[in-house]
This record gives sequence, structure tokens and C-alpha cells, in this order.
Amino acid sequence: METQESAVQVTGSRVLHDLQPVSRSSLSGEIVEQIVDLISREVLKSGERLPAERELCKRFGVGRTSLREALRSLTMMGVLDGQVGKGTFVCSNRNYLDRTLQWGFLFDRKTVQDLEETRLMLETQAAFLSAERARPVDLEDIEVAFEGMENSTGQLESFLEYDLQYHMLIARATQNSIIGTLSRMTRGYLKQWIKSVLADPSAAEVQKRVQLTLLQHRRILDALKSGTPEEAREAMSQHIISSSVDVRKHL
Amino acid sequence: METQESAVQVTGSRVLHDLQPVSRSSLSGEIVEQIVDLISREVLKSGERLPAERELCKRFGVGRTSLREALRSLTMMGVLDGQVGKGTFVCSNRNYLDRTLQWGFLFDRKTVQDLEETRLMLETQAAFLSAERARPVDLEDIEVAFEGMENSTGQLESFLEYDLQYHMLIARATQNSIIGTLSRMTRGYLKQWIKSVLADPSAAEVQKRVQLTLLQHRRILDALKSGTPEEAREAMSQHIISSSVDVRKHL
DNA sequence: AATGGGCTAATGGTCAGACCATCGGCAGTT
DNA sequence: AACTGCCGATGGTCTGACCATTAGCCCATT
Repeated sequence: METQESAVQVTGSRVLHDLQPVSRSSLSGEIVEQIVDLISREVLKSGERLPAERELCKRFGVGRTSLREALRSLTMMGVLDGQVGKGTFVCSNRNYLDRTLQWGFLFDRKTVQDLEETRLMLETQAAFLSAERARPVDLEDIEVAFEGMENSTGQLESFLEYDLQYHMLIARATQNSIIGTLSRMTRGYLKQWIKSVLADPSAAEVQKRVQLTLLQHRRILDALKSGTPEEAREAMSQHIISSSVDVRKHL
Repeated sequence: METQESAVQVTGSRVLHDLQPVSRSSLSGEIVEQIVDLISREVLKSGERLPAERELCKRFGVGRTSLREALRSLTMMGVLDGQVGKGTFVCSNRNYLDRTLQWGFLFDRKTVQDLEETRLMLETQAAFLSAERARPVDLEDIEVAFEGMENSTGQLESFLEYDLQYHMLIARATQNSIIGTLSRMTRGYLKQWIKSVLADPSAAEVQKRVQLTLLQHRRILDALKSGTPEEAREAMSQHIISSSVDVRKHL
């Protein structure tokens, strides 16, 4: 294992490629490497089924323990997918991206402020790109979500669902799956706070926020439909910022 | 883990919350989650030693197989480090996932392009925020990395390390851990492609790129030091774009 | 002929027990 | 005081077993 590798140190002074002083440990590590290699060379393709575990044991010449540790690691990282009774399959590469992104996300401490800031970046960019790229069918979907909001101003739960959907559809319309994934993740973390904002104050306050949200969404939608990226970005920016302010008040 | 969550489906017609039809299998998955949670909440700190495996088995109430699959997965991701005879420790380097991130060749072209686009968004925003927030000590570090690049124009490997470091330090200077993490990850995914760009063409070409890179980095650094966010963003944007173009040529 | 139920083999998931190589510390010897 | 050898703890690995789920098949029922 041994992590560091080519991690350049700043504290010291100059470059130091500490070469691996390593040992030959970890059978499972080698198995992982071999399998990853097979996949990258497309000997194993997406969706394909691997030989059964007990069969792989013989081929690799290792016990089932080591083999399973390898397979399990790859499964955790979204490279493989094991289904009992059926077999182990190679996941779509998209899965690996999502998984590792999520792991990275889980590790560091996230403050609400950092999340809001990230969300602002993601969603304004998403609006910008969507205004450039959204297909008619994307716009239709977004409009449907918007109408859903208009028709459920009385039921907060439903309203929030359509709100979430609206934003996710814009992210999807960028045709960039990574931005979509990241938007979903940040939104997921902020969900609880956003909900608390709209749940706590008096009913009058809520309706004011609902109406403002509708107005802002209308502006964004207009910009998307007219294909004006800068306007879309600006409209989204205002929306997120005013939303963030409210969230921050409720800390 | 479990990905989807609030993934609203549009394809049909209306809103439909497909609730997870799922099962919560995988003991090792839950163990991983618990350990990650402990680490992110700093109940388990860097360098700390975990209880022995056989002890953990009793505490989690699982067999050693499941426990080891969890530990091994975390080891593969660079979170833990097992040393025979001594114990299992929480890795001190914050290099989570670094090893696995280099499996970028599992991606298809479209994904690489999405990554480039995401990287553009992340790093331009990082430059913007850094120009606002970087502390003197941050600027010093960045400058050191820049000087490292200037002094290693002859050694590509070293040059790239300082280059990477330069960008990561800018991301860190935003004081936003999420943007820092995401920058590090996207850079990790793209690392091998970036490397291939600078490794393949003739020597003359390489030196032209190196000099251009230096010039661009100089501009970014100047903008950071003068505290002009818009300029920093613009300079970073130009840099990333010209870099992306090269990467894209090598697909 | 089509449907449905039950049997069986294959498979991934889990467990318990065992052995090994390595490491750290302790006791005993020099 | 320094060296030596032993022993227990630990992670790494192997084996054989059992379970739950799945798919496929055969067969009785409709």
C-alpha cells in the first residue's frame, strides 16, 4: 500500500521523489491492479460478467479471502457490482466516478457556508451551460417542474419536491453528468437546512418566500428558453444568494 | 452509500419518487460507513491506532471476513494503513483516494470532457475566491510552488509536481474545503491525461508549453497578490482552457 | 399449450478456526 | 550494560462450511 508516493513537500525545500521502499505485500492489491488493468484495456467491458469467485480463486492462485477483499474493494469504489445468485459484473464507468466523488465528499468537514458557496458555483454554472445547451425536451421537463411548483404552493412538501426537481433538471440539461452529480450531492447535504427554513416561520412568511421563489424560477426559465447564458447565470445567482441568506439566518 | 436517493424520474410523465426497492446488504459496507463517519468527525484522528481486528469483530458483531473486507477497502482508498505485527492506523496523509483517482483511464471521452469542464469551473472559482481571501502565508506557499516550477523547467516530472501543487494551494487558499477537495479529485482524474500531453510531443513543443504555462501562472499569481478576483478568474480561465485544448487533442 | 409450483445447482455473502511472518517487549544470559 | 532468544499480539492468508438469493428445469395443473 503505502500512500504518499509523489507528494511534494513544501515544508522542507526541494523536490524529493521518495521511491517506494516497498514490500510485496497484499495479494488483494495485485488482484485489484490486474482487474483494473483488464477493464482499462477493455478486455473486460462494461456490464460484462466475471467468472465466479471460486473459479477466479483457482485462476489467480489465491484463497477466497484475498480474492474477495479485492472484489469488495472494487465494489466499494463503484468499479464492480456483485449480485448474489447471479455473479459479479463490471459497472458502467459513470458509477466509479460517482462513487469516488461521494467518498471524497464524505471525508472532510463541511460547513453550511462552504456548501452554500459550492452550490452557488455549481448552480450558476449549470444555468449558464443549460442556456447554451438545453434541448427542447429538457426545457419542457423544466417547465413541467415549474408548473408543478405553481400548482402546489399550498403543500410545502410537494412544492419542495418540484423545486428540487427543477434544479436537478437544469443541472441535467447541461449534458454534463459530473455537474449533475455534484449538484445532487450538495443539495442533498443542504436539504435538511432548506427544509427547516421553510418549515419554521409563520405562514405569511412562508407564502412570501414561496412567491419570491416562483418569481425567481420564472426568470431563470425565461433566460433558459431565450438561450441567454449570462442572464440565466445572473438570475440563478440572485436566486441562490437570496436563498442562502435565509438558510444562514436559521443557524 | 446508495446513490440515487432523490433522483426524480422525468422520462415517464409526472413526478414519481421511486422509493428504494432495495435491501441494505453488505455488512462490510456499513462498517466502512461507520469508520468513515468516525474519521470525519475526528473521533478517530490521524495516525491513531484502531483496535485489533479480532477485537473489532466482537464490537461490530461480525465475522473477520466482513471486517477485513471493510478494512481492506479503506486501505485501498488510502484511508487506513495496516501494519502486520503492529496494528491498523488511520493514515496521516490526507491523500484519500489518490491512488484510485489515477484510474482515470476508466473513463470515456465524454466523461473526460465533462471533467475538463468541471475543472474549469472549479479552478476559476478557486482563483476568484483566493484573490479575495488568501492570507499572506497562503500567497507565500503559492509563490514557493511557482518558483519550484521556474527552477525545474528541465525535469518534466518535477515540473508537473510543482504545477499540481500550485493549483492545489490556490484551491486551499479559498478556505473552502469542499472546493479544495473537488479540485484535488478532478485533477487526480485528469492527471494521466495531462501527463501524456507533456510527455508525448517533440522536445521543442514541450518547452513551448512549459514557457507558456509559466507565463500564465505568473499572471495568476500577480492577480492573487494584488487581490483582484476578476483578473485572477480571467487568468486562470485562460490557463485552464489552453491546457484543456491540449488534453482534448490527445484523446 | 400455457401457467404455476417445487426442486436443484450455482453464486455471492458470511462465518469460524487455523497457520504464517512480522514486530515489540521481556527475561535471561553474557 | 549489551546482547540473545523466546513469546504473545497482530495483520495476512487459507480452508471448509453454511446461508439466502437466483435462474433454470421438470412436472403437475389448468
